[in-house]
Amino acid sequence: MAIEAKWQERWEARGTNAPDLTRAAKPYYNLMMFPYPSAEGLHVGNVFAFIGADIHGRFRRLAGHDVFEPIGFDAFGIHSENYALKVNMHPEALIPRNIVRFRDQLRRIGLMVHWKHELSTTDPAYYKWTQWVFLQLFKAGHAYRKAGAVNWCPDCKTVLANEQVVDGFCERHPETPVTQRWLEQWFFAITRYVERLLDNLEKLDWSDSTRTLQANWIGRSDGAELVFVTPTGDRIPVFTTRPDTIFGATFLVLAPEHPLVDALTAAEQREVVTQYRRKVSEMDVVARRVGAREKTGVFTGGYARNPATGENVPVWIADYVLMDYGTGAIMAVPAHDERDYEFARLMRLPITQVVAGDQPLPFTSRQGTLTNSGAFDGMRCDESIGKISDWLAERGLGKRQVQFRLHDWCISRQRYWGPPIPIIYCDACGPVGVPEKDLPVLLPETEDFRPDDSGVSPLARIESWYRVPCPQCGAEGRRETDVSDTFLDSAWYFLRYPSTAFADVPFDRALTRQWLPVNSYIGGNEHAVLHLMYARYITMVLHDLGHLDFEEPFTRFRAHGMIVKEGAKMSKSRGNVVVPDQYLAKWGADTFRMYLMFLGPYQEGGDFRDEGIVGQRRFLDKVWDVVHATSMAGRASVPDRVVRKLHQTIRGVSEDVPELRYNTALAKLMEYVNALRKMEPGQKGHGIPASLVEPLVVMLAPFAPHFAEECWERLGHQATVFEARWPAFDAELAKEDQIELVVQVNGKVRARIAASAGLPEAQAIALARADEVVRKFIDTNEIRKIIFVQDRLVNLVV
RNA sequence: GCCCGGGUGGCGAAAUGGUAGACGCAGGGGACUUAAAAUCCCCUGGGGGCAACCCCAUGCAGGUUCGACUCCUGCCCCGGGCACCA
Repeated sequence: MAIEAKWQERWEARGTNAPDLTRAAKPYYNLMMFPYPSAEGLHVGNVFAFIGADIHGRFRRLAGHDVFEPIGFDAFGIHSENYALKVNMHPEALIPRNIVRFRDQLRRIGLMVHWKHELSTTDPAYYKWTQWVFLQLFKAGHAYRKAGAVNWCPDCKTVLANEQVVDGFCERHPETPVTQRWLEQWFFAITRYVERLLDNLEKLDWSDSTRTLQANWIGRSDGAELVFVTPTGDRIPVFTTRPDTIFGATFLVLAPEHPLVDALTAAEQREVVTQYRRKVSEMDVVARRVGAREKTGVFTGGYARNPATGENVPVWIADYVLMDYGTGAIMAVPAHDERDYEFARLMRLPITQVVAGDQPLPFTSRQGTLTNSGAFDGMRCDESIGKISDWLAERGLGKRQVQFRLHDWCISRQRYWGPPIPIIYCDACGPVGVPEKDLPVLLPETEDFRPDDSGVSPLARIESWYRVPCPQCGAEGRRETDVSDTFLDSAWYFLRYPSTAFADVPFDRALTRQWLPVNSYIGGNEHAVLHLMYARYITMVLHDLGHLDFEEPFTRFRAHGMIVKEGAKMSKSRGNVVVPDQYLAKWGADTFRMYLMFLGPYQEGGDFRDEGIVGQRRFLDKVWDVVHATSMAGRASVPDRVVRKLHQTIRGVSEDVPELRYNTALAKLMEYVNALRKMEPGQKGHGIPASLVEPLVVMLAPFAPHFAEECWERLGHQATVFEARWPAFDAELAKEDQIELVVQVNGKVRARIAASAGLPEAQAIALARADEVVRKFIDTNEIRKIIFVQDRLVNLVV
């Protein structure tokens, strides 16, 4: 479209979309989730996301804000690296090529991007500060090392990311079960912030769906930690949400990796226990967690005392108990827990019912009273929870406890394509942070970036790179050869955008104070739990370390919906992925933008069908005609009806747009245009007054920015339409003078009577009763009740 | 299994507890045209009736209410998230 190219050039030349951040009087930071620059280019889902966010930004601008709308590229990580491996290219060469394409596409769809603030996470000037973030956490004791399980494909002989494991098998070798290997890795202690991450959720202006996902991910459970003691005096704490059922705990189950297993195992069981533990350790992390599998386990030969009954119960180990949740040990109450029941039946272990009820076992209902529970018999379950916990606590065998599902964040990746973790190991000093003056630790250039069977990063093969002196003592040291998780790159990028020009700080104090936290963040719920959680966490830590004034990065977050194609999810395997380019070429950006926004509610997504696009083109054509029928003189008389419609439209659209109800906003604009076109030919013959058309063009501008600019210019304006102000509505002028009074008899509509607005109750009722059809229904019956709703309806109840 | 969404014409959808189907697509009829495209006008949930009108209809079954797509209870189906989490 010639018009679109013209305005994109003008915006560029005039700096229309590039506000001076330091001079902004009313800053509004409008953020969208930066894309991973894949080789395929933007797909329609990205485009949908960006356009919705862009419309929001453009609306805010018309409402008088100085809007900063930056974009960047999340170009490190496994996706890029795997693709590079597949096509046998170096990511270093591949990524810039993809970025060029993305930039073109982003311009093409007419985003209000401030290109001077573009960033890429792979740029050393960016990842220098990603490493800096790591160092801040390291220095403050938030980063630590421990052995963690990684996925290992025996065929690829390499570490796999979780995304590469499909139902326990390697995605490239579907015959090969993935196993686990234990490696020393870096973790961020996000669990220290778990309460704040959870509690703050309530205060955030975020989509409910996103907050719910985060809350579930954090997974708070209230319960108790109870202690079973072995004959030799070892204490085995277990976490349970059902301390009320303690009297029914007929055995214990420990995770196979539990540290007490050795001490507990009886001589005659040592053989089977050792074998079982080896077997489990070979299973991969993912397969271990896939439910519905038959449970396995072995008896240790050891016993521990149930703190409530005083009886010694057998201690088993089984794969259904996980070391990394709770205490890695459970008390099994087979009568009231399905998993324990299944295991007890399988292993022929005793089952004791302790909640009264005649349902078949197991039943887990908390509605009931206790039985077989000593002094607590007859007490309601919910009531007994606290009592039993306290009773055990008095003897030092229990305490109330809260557990969270959230784990610490493993940030080590045994890969090439990421920022090297800025640590140097020294025999004398241990792990030492790279001094900040030495940042960035550049990712060394190498052709040999394939992962291999060593279990460590390809960087571990570059001796000249990793051999460095210890920054503390000068002795021989060795760099950390793992790179960091891509999610660390994206956990702070919004802090960098305003400050991209600053080489000596990650983010400038004054600019950050002026522009952050982010006013509006729009993105997909697929990032609800990882990216959004990590970004909140990093922000909180940097706040606590004194680098930021705020602890929550995104004041408002809205999750957009998903675009499906003719009812089905888009995927490469289905071959139904919509590539935006062809549509942009055929219809232009404005028509395409409006089509996507008209599909359905933005926060719910929509169903993409080619047939619908033409409707938006027709609408723009109609607007075009209206603009060209506009009289600059403004002498024609205007029917009240049209003025009323204008003000109703302004009111409706002004309510819809900030709430992201773009589909209904567009529908209202269409109705208004239809009304303009229905004006008497005589009135149109004198031209439609500009006062009726200009507000329309302004309201359309967020949706169809190029088109609106062209219309605005043709209406005689020199400046960009985005210098205009969003129209205000006059409530008086928007008022209807005629209404349709609905008359119901027993709640069924029997008549619609034209009446003037403000008709008093008595008159409305008289009118209603006089109606012929209504009379037929009230007939001889006595009217028992009359409901009157002003300017709406009369309901006669007989 | 648990936690979120959602279920309305041929299709995408709209409706502060108050006229169900706005807006758009598709379809039908007509105008303009030598013709087609484009454009414009009219019709378009189902059924009955010459008509005025009437009956039915928002996944299913109940309930609350003068009145329910909207609120409540139970169930069915679709989409998403979590998942031996104790």
